[in-house]
Parts: sequence; C-alpha cells; structure tokens
Amino acid sequence: MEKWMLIDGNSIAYRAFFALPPLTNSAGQHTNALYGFTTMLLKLLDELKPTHVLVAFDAGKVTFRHEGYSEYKGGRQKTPPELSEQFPVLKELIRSFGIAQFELSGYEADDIIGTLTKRADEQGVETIVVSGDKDMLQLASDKVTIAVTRKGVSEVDMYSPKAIQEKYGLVPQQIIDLKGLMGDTSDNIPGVPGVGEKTALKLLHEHGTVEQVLENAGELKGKLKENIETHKDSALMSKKLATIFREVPLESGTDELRYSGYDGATLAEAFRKLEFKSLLERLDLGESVGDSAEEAKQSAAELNIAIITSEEDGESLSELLSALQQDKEHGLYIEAIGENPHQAEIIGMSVATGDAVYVLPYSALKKPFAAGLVEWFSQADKPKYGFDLHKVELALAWSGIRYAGTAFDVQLAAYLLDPTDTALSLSAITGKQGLSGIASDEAVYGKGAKFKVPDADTLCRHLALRGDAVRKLVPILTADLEKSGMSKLYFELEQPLSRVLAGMELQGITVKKQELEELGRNLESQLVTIMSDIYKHAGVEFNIGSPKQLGEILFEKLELPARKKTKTGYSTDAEVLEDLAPYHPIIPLILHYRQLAKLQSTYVEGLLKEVRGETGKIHTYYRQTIAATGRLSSQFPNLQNIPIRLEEGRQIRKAFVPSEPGWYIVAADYSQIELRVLAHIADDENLKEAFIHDMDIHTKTAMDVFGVTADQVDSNMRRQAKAVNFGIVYGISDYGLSQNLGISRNDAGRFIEQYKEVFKGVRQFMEDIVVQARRDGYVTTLLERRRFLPEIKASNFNLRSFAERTAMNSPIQGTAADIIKLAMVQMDEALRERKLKSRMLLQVHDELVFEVPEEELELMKSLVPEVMSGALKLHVPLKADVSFGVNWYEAK
DNA sequence: GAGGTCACG
DNA sequence: ACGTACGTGACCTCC
Repeated sequence: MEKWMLIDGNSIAYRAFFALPPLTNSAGQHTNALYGFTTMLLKLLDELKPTHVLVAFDAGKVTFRHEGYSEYKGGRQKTPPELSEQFPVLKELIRSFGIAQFELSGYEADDIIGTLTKRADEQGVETIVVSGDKDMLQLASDKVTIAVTRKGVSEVDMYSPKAIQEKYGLVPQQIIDLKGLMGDTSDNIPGVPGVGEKTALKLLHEHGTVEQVLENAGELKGKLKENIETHKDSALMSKKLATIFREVPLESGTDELRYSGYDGATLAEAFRKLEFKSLLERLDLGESVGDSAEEAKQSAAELNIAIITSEEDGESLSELLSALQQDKEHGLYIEAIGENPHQAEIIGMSVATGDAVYVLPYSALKKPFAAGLVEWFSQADKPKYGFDLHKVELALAWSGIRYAGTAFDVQLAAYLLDPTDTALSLSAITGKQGLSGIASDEAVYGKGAKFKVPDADTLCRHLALRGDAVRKLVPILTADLEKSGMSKLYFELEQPLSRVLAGMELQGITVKKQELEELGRNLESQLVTIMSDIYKHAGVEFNIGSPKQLGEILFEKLELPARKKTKTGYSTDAEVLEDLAPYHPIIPLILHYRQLAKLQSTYVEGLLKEVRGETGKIHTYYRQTIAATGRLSSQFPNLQNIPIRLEEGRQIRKAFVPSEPGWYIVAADYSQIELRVLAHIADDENLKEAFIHDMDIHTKTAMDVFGVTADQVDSNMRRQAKAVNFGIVYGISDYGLSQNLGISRNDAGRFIEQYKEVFKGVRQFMEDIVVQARRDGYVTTLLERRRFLPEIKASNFNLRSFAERTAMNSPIQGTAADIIKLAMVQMDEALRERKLKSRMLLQVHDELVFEVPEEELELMKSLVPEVMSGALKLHVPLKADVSFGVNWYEAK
C-alpha cells in the first residue's frame, strides 16, 4: 500500500527558522531552520512511515500569480540572509535523506503539491501534506490529510475534511473562499477590509462561496455591506490568488518519490557537518534502543565471527595470533564491567582483523592454551588499536595480565577531538562518526538494578561488533586528529601519558589506616558535642545535614533573615551562614559541624573504604577524557581534593605516607603557572617582566593597580590584587570580582579597568581570544588542544558571556594542563633512564607527588623541579617549588 | 537521580 | 536588561 508524504519545503523552513533560536555550528553556519526541519522530518518519517516522500520548493521570484497581481507577496519581509543561506544546505540534506525534491520555475511549492494530491485523489493513494500554512487545507479529501505545524515545528495538527468541518464548519474547497474574504497579510492577499476570520466564516456558513456572498451582499447592513460592495473585485482576486493551482506540468512521475529509508552513514555524515550531535545520537539510539537485538543480529550476521573458548578452537586462535604477531591492523575491544577499573571484571574480548572477528570470553583468556594472547598483551612493541585501553590496562593488571603497547585509543582520540563531549562510549563515538550503530551499553546490559550480562551467544556477537567498530574508527579518528592539528598532542603527549598514569594508579599510595581512624574518633567526639549544642540552641532535634530542615530552623523557627534562595528553598551555604554569624550563636556551630562532618564522611570514612586490605594502599583512577580544559580528574577516590586550606582538614594528609620504611614523600608544585602561562600567551611585557624577576605577583599587581610602591602595599591591597589575578584567569567580570571581594560592582569595574591599563597585553589577549573564538568556533592551548565554544554566538546574554569567559580561561587552564602533562611524561622517562627507585604517585593539577628513598632524596629535590620547569619553554621562566617530609602533610 | 554543599587547583 | 567568576568529585538528603 502506497502512502505519500508531500512537504512544503519553504513553509516548513520558514516556520523552523522563526521558531528556533539562531543556532550555528562551529564554523558559524546558521543551522536553526535545518535543525527544525530535520527534527520534524525524522519524526514524521518515523510516525507515518510513508512509501513516497517529496519536498517541494518555490522556484523563481515571479510566479504566475504575479501576472494578475503584481503586489502578490509584496508586503512580505525580505527573507533574512541567515535563512536564505540555509536553503542550499537544506536541499543537500534532503538528498542525504534519499528524499525526492521538486521545484518548477514559475510555480510555488503548494502548486506542485496540489498537482500531486490531485493525482493521489485520482489514484486513491493515501497522502499527507505537511505545511506550516493553513492554505493547504483546501487540498484535503478522503484520501488527503493536511498536517499543519503547531508550536514551532515539533508538533502538527492533522486536518481531514472531517476535522476541517469540525473546526471551521467548511468543506475543504471553501478554504479559498475564506481566504478570499479575510485575505492573508503574509502573502499580501488583500481580501475585504474589515472582514476577519469570524465574519468570513459567518458569511460562508450562510452563503457558501465568495460569489454567493457577493451576490447576496444586498442583504447585509452597514459598514460590512459597504466594504463588501466596494471590494468585490478584491474579494474575487483574493480568492483566485489563494487557489492552489493543480495543473502544474510536472514531467516526473510519482515513482521518483519512492522512499526506502535513509542510509544511516550518509545521513550521519551530513549531521556531522552540521554538528547535529543530539540527532546523531538519536540515529544511534534509534537503532540501538529500538531494534537493538535485531540490528545487532543483522550486523553480526554479516561478520565472520570466530568464537574461541577452548583448545578445540586452536586453529582460530593461531590465525589470530599470527595476525597480531605480524602487527596486522585490527580493532581490539575488551569488556571490563564496573566503573572503577581497579575493581572491574573482564568478561570477554574481541579482535577484528583480516576478514574475521575473534571473540574470547574471559574464561578462555585465563586458560593455558591462550598463553600466546596473554604474551601479546604484555609486548610493548606489539601495537594495539583499541578503546579505553587505560581502563583495560588497569583491569588486566588486577587479573594478573600485563598490558603494554597502545598504538591508538579510539576513546582518547575522540576526547581530544571534542573534550566537551560527555558521551564517549563506543556506541556514541560510532554513532557520531556515522558508522552503522552498535548497541549502547544500556541496551546490552540494562542499567541500575536491571544490569545483567546477557547469554554467551548474545554477548559474543555484541563483542564482535565492538571489535569491528573499533577497527573502523581507528583510521577515521587518526585522520581527524591530523586534520585538526592534534596528532602531535595525541601521539606525543596524551597517549604516552596514559601509560604513565596507569603506572601511578597501579602503584597506589600508602595510607595509614590507624591515623585516619584516630582522626575519625576525634572528629566523632567533637561532632557529638557540637550536635547537642546545636540542638540546645535550636530547641529541637533535627537533621543538621538536611539543608531543608536547617533552613526551616534558621529562617522560620529562629527567624533569621533569609537572603539567598535556591531552586528548592532557603540557601544555607557557608557564604550565607557567615553573614548570619553575628545574629545567632548557632551559626558558628553549624559551620563548624559542617566542616567536621565533611572531613568525617568524605575524608575519614570515605578514604578508609578505599584502602586495600592486602596492601594498605589507595589506588585512584585518573581520568584523561573528562575535563573540558584538558586537565585530569581523579576518581574512586578523588585524590585531587584532599584538604589543605584549613589546618583541621590538612591533618588528613598525615595519613598519606611512603610505602617503604625510611622513604620520603616529595611534593613539587608549579608557582603561579596559570599567570605565567597568561604572561606568555598574552605576551604582556609588564607581566613577563614581573615573572622574569620572580616577583611576588600579587604584590606586583597591587603596586600597578593601586599605583603604589612595594612597601606601600598592605595585606588588604595584596588580597584584593590576588582576587583580581584570579578573576583575570577565570575570564573576569566586574560582578564576579565584586562578589568575591564584597565590594561594589563599580569599584570592581574600576579595579579591572586599572588592571587592563597596566597589563595592556592581557587586555589585548582578552579581546582577541573572544574574536578568535567567534571566528573559529573554538580556542586552543599552546599544544593545540581545542575547545569548541558554540555558545559564543548565542543571543542569550548568559550563555554568550559564559562562553566568552571560557574562551579566556580555557587556553590558560588548558596550557597549564599541557605543561604538567609534559612534565609527567618527561619525569617518567627520567626516572627510567636513571633507573631510580623513586616513584611518581599523584598529580594535583599543578603539583606532583613522589615517594623517594633516602638515598635519592637530594637528587629528586633538584631533578623534579628541573624537569617541571623545563617541561616547555615559554617567554617567562616556569618555576617549581619542592618540599619533602615523612608524610604528605610534612611535605609543605 | 537531582539538588545542595563543600573539598581541591 | 540580562546575572556569573574557571575546572573537577563525593557525600548527604529527599523525592
């Protein structure tokens, strides 16, 4: 059974353009009409499942309608260039869908559609016309339904003749009479002055057609009668103009409209260019969620899968090993279940190479006959092309299998290509690259309580598809890195770093449980005391840890002044409480309670849970593919936020000790790395000068901003200057600075202006980087790390301002990240070359922590800062301060 | 699972 | 007029 869908391309594009905010891709190309059109099209294709689809466009400026009425569409605003530039792309996009499109010189889209619906009526084919224009309702029939967009383009109202009858009390043919009387300002159809929809409907209900209304105009009264009699011609002409011409000389037959579904890869390529990320994912999702099982079976059926479970599959295994030993290109996928790679369970693996995909359940990998494969894993000179090999290395290590030799990691590459992309699962990357979708993790395993490893058959097929996907992605992402100028960053920094990180994580850091436990007992007794004090002051027991309950106590029961609100109620954060401190003695108690409770739950109990019983060590997991700026992050547990600012919390660091008796903790941190990076990037003479002379940068800033000499800078001026420096790095705003310093916005603005007067290079940088971001759609670090900032062109002030601050901050924070990463790779090499026993254990953004035997202490105290400061040559010196002690606390 | 809070650079 | 400092992760409460 045929089913036609006929779309008024111009009308829908217009609707979409005005309904959506001005979206652009990173190249600055406007995409809102395209996006709206596409979402609507995908939805209709999915819901209506047409066999034939056509998009019709208006062609040429002059249509036959102008012959009779030159003012036709005259009053219409000129098409904005932001929209007209989208039409050629739209036409290409429709081709990517595999959908036919017509335009015929001298005719409008609705004439083409009218002509086709006439054929549909004659042939009895069910047809849906899609438009943003109610004019189309005249085409409705028992075969033809009109879908008119509502609320933008996401939803449509369906008009059958019956629906039109219900809504207007008219038959479809009368729609033109309606237009004839009421006109249409958007097309500059005049109609009859003073006649709107209400009057027009009343007249038509009585008389049926424009002609009849005119004939019976004598019966009418007053102004209406006068208007109609004087504008008879206008009414008749308007009716003619509103009439869709249904005899367009179309040469093409309807066979050309046949639609057999889109090609995922072609469409994904088009979406990729336009950066329709959510739609790309939806393509992926549509396949993986919708018919995941079927799809997977289908694609898997096309693969030559060799499942290796026992010695009997020796032949397959030999083939595989032979390919791997010859360094054949391949795709490796290892499934490790669990978020924490130190506790993940490997359930199987696959390698796609040659014309086959080899799949091994983990049980097979552990058997003696697979020893060759285990050997291959450990060979650093045997290249491995895989996905998230950092996690794999850790998971394998805990299963007693050594791993080395990453030649390419699809996930790491995808991160560099867009570090703000939070969907770096293999299925997401595959979908984004427009390869045929593989099932998402959730589709295969379920999630939460429903998590379940599927039966062996399903699992093997699934693993096979993933190995195959990795193999296809390797050359694509390699080329993308090259195109974006990030090959060097990838191959010489990120990939080597991945290995260094794994080494640090597996090494772990020793934590003295007794130390933490004692701290915990101490905290516990303090907490009990404070808690009862708080209850006394409140006059009631409540859950201090509940912001809701606390808010009620403070602002309702105790009637303290509530200043700040959150989405859900009163804000009770530290800033609010500090302001309230003078009003009630309960406030300092709550602040203290909060502080200690945090230490207890996160740092004492939290860390104790992470200490491995066997070794007394904590193994964090540095994530290399999370932070938008290129920084690392640390999880399970986070060792990058161990307390230091307050003395009570700093005590936690006493529990972090060397793993061997007599060794030391050595810690080295970059001094003012971000401001030094800024001095370099902005090439600011004054700032560079300050660092070349290794001045105290906040004092120097105070001198320049306040126009005083060094000995005139008091601690308050220095504090304010320090805040200004922070602000500069964060992408300053007067408001932000005023909040931070508790001063007026005007005063903050003056500080900033003064700063920019003295640090002219910084001012120039701030201005240039925003312009650059707007031009390129992204900003870069010194090592060419990118961050895309599409919102830099947003019309929404907040979004745009955020993007502008990010444009200033990311190159600074990101370059600092580049530098310490370089230092880590170089430090790792230095330790190996010199065959030192010292080990690098932790990284905290601008700090590296080592454990060092006594005999290497002196050497490391000079080597570490030397490597760190020499990691990258800038126009200012990099400085690293080093310290040591018997624990992390003492290394200060 | 979201929101609030707070630890770090 | 708009209303915010940049980047993270963990814990708790409450729905």
